Amino acid sequence: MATIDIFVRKLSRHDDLSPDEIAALRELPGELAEVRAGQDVVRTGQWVEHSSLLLSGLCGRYSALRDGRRQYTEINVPGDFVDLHSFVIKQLDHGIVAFSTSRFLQVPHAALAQLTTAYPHLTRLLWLETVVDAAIHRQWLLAMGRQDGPARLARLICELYVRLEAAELAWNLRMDLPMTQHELGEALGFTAVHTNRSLRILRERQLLDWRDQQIEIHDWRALADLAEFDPGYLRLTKEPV
Amino acid sequence: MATIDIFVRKLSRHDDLSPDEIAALRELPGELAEVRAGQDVVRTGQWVEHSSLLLSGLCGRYSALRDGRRQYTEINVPGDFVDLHSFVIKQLDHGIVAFSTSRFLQVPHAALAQLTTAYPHLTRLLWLETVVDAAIHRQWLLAMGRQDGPARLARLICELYVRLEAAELAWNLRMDLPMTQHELGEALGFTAVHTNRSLRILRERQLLDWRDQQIEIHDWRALADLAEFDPGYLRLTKEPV
DNA sequence: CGTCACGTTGAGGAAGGTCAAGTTGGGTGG
DNA sequence: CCACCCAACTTGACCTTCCTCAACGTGACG
Repeated sequence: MATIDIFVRKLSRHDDLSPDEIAALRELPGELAEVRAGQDVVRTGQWVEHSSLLLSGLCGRYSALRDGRRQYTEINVPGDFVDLHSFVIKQLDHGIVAFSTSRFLQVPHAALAQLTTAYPHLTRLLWLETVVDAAIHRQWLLAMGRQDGPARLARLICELYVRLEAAELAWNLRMDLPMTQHELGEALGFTAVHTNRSLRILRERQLLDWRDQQIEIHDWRALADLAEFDPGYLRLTKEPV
Repeated sequence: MATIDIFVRKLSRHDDLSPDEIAALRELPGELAEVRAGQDVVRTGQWVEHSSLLLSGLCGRYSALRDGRRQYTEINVPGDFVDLHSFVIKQLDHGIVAFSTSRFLQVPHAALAQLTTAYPHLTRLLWLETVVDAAIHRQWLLAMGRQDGPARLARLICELYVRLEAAELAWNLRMDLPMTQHELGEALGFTAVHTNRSLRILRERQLLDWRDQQIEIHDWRALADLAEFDPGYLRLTKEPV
C-alpha cells in the first residue's frame, strides 16, 4: 500500500532500510480512515486492535480531569503513528482528537506482530518512534515545570515547525497550525486568555506572526534562544539502530 | 545472574514468561555498579553502551535549563530499567541521578540486541516498559498543567506508593522516600518553599504524615481522590502482549 | 560547640487564572 | 445582498497561586 511510504521515508531518516524491510512495510495491510476536525480518533480507555498512521491533518493526545479540564500531551503531525504504543498497551490511557480533518492508515496489531517477529531491526525502529514520543513528553515537562508563558509557547512552536519541516509540510519559517488559542492553551497548561497574552508578547518582540491559523516565524534564532530549544531529542538525524 | 530476577518478576506481572525466556534473561551478561547518593548515574548527552537495571535505591531522570533549574521527569524504583530507552536512542537526552545510594546491573546493548532478535515476545515486554515510562510522563503532564500544589503532590505520592508496593518495598501505607523537599519540588515544578506548603496542607487535612523521609499515608481514599489518581496507566495487572 | 544542610514560616511581588465586555470575520438564512 | 449569529480573538480589572527573599529552627556531624 503506497500510503505507507510516508512512514518508510520517516524511518529512512533514522537508519537505512533494506529492500526486504521496505517491501515488508509496503505489504502491511491497513484500512484508510478519515476523522473530521474536532472528532475523536480514539477515546480514552478504548481497546484498540490496530495502530493509526497519520497521513494528513493534525491531531493531539490528551488526558483530562473529572471536571473536563484537558491537557494535551503531544501534537502529532503526518508521518506519526499516533497510537503505535497501543501495540504493546492495548487499552489507551488517553484520547486522541483531530484538530483538522485527518486521514489515517489503520494497521492491525496482528500484522505488526508478524512484522516485528520477522524483522528485529524494523522492530527497533518502531520502538524508537515510541521512545521519541517519550522524549517529547520530557521536553514538555521541562517547559511546563520551569518556563514561563512566552518561552513555553516559543518552545512548542519551535518543536512543531521542526517536525512539520521534516515532514515537508512547512518551509521558509511558515507553517499552518489549525489549532485555536484555546487548544494551544490546553497543550501549554494555560488558559486561552493567557495563551493570547503570551502570543502577543512574542508578536511584540517581532519573533513571529500569527494570522488565520498560519504562523510565520520572523526570527528563528531569537525564538529558539528564548525557548532554549534544541531539536536533538527529536532524533531527526541518521542514527543506526 | 540472579540479580536480574527482580526484573523477571516485574515482567511476569505483565505476562507469563516461558522457561526459555526466563533462561535467556538469566543468561544476560551484566556488570554490577553502585552509585552514591547525589551522584549522576548517566549525564545528559552521554552515549551509553549498556542499559542499567536498578536493583536497589531510588533515582530520578531530569532535564535542566541553561541557568541550572532542574525538572525531574520520572522517579525510578528498584526493578526499573532506568535507561532502557537508550537501547534504541544511544545518546541520552537527559540525566539520571541517584537520590539514595543505588545498585545497578548494567546490561550491554549488544546482549539486548541478541535477546530481542531471538525472542519477539520478550521484546514486546521490554518495549512495554518504555511505553509505561511515556504513560507516566503523560500523567505528570496532566498534573503539571492542570492540578494545583496539594493535588499534584498527592498524585506523585500515590504513584510512588503504588510502584513501591508493587516492587514489595512498601506496605501498610508507609514508604521511605529518600528525597529532600527541594528535590520533590524539582519533580513537581515547584520551589522547595511551595513544596513545603503543599505538604503542610496534606498534613493538616490528615491525609498523610512525612517525617525523616518516611511517608505514612493516613487516608488513601481521600488522597487518591484529591489527586484524581487511577493506577491503570502503570499497567501493574496481567495483560498478555 | 560550631557548621551546615534541611525544614519551616512570614511578607511582599510576579505570573497566571477568572470574569466580563467588546471586536472580528466567516457562515447562514431571509 | 444583507442581517444576523456564533466561534474565536482581544483586552481590561481583579483575584489566586506560586515565587522570591529572608529569617529562624533543628538535628547530624566533625
